[in-house]
Amino acid sequence: MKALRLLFTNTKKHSPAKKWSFTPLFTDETQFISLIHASKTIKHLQQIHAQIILHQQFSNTRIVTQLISSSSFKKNFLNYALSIFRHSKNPNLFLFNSLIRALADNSYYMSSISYFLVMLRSNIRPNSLTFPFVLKSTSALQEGWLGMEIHNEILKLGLLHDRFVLLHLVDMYAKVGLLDCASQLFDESSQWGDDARSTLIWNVLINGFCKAGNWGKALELFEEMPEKYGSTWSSLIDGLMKAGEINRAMELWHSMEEKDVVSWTTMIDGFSQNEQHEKAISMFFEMLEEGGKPNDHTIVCVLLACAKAGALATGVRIHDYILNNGFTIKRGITTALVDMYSKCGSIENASCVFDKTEDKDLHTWTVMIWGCAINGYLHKALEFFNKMKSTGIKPDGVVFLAIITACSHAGNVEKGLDFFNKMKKDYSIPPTMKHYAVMVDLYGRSGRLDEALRLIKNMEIAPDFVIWGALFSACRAHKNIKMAEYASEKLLELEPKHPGSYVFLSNVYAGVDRWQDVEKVRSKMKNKGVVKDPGWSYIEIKGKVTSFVAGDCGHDLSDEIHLKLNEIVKSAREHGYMPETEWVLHNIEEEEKEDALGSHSEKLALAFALICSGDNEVIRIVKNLKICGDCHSLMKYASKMTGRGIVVRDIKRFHHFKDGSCSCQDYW
DNA sequence: TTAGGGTTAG
Repeated sequence: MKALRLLFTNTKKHSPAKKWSFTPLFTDETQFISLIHASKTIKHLQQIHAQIILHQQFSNTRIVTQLISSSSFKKNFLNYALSIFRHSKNPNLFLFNSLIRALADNSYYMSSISYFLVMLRSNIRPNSLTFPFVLKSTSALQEGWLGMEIHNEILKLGLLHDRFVLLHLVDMYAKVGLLDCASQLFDESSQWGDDARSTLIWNVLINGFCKAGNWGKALELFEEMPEKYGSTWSSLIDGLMKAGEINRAMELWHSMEEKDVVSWTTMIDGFSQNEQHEKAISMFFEMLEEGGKPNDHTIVCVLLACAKAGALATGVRIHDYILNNGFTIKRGITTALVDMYSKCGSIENASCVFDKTEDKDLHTWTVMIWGCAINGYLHKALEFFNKMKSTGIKPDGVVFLAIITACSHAGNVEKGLDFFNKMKKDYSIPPTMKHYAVMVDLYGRSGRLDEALRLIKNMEIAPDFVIWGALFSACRAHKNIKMAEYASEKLLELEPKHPGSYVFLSNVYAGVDRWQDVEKVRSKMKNKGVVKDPGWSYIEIKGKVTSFVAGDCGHDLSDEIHLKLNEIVKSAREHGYMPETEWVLHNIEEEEKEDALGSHSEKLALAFALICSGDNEVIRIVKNLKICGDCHSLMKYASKMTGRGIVVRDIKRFHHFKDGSCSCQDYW
């Protein structure tokens, strides 16, 4: 550092014209190398580079290798490193190795392979230090054939017995999904003795099997493994969780003697990924009780679980925890906090955290704009979008998706269309399936069905299930049976096993009282063994999250809940509420239809909240499907009758009910 | 001989 400062002060004293004429400061090779290691910016490197040239040390490959290697740590150094490499007359093994590593470490996988090929062509013999990085690039590129070619090279050079090379080769095969090759190599190497085989080789193979979904084989290997690393446990738990094998994951977790942060985080995240958010949250607090120290990642995962479950009080508690426990609030955590607050319907807190964040990046802006979009604040979303642009951050496809969604929720077709076109023309961002889905939704909900269909027919990519589903919902809402039938044909064509396809179709028939057709669809569904996704709702009372499924009778307070619900419905009726039975599928008597509606999970959650929560508390419900028209109507009455704020987040957006009306203005 | 390992993931 001292030397670096000296170099700077020296440079500053000179005018640019004289810059190149100052007297040499360093002549020693080790001095140069330590200078390079201490450099922090590209400017430092350039100045050292100048000194190197000045001292005619440019053919010293020790120095130049260090110069190139230093670019491994910073992306914008890479072009500089490349230019240094290109100017060296006779690059040797070390230069190639350092460049290939720098490229691989910075995700320039293709280039690192290209330079490996240049190396071969220049008759420079790669060594065992070349291959780990070449293999790393190969697996990242997911090119198995290339991996095999490289395997061949390794054999030719007799480098297979190097423990690093072998490890990376097995890792590469596992990562590109060639698990047979990986296993074969692994088995073969067992005869070479412990020196040739790193103990980590078990890990990479187990990870490979986990990722391929073959957790049976992974468990088998794990049993055989002589020395089990904490990380192996975590990888396996993660693999099991991803495969939905929650009980097995739990079993493994309990048999772990020392639970580290990674394994706790894996469990929290695993529960959350399996939609068991309340379990994820309780796992986090269990971790604290047992003296575990969460890291940033743990916090992000548990905040995500809070966001998904709409657990605002718990989210606030975790926010307090990080403020009081010496966490430096970095961008990852801020983004998770903004996301949590906005997904819990508290846009004020979200913008409060957001405003305090100094180093906002594209992600931070995106979650904020999404928050405004789902909460129905188009004006705010537009404001944030413009502010973001003014700070010089270039919007990407995701931000555009958020802003178009905001337009869609506000029913502002023209603005949404304007953003959609701008994205394509001004930013050259090609629309993805999601953009089209929002656009179809935007047109469809405002009743411009023909335009929606035209958009679908002119799409540059083949429309998928979601696109037709969006059109379908619009047709249903606007009672265009003909187009709905057309859309549902497409849906069934695309995913004959998807319950949604059938539900869609029976919905449209139910909407126009064609009960025979409804019955036909339902029996077809039964015959094909298609099971409808149950609707569920989450509610957080006094920091504890409870979930309800439709028709739920399993709760301790079940009787009271149903009584309370009857009471609400009864008095709502007195205020003019009419159950909107067109939302029920079955061809049953009116009274029974009301029963079917009555057991929707969001209604049960509402009744539960009215029994258990404090009189002035806002009731916050999270629902996994779109809220039905009847529940929406009852919520409005309930908010007026009880004087309570009710917030329902459904799969699409927020509904803030107050005094008998909803923030979505009945447009959703 | 200047240099090499797998690992939770928004």
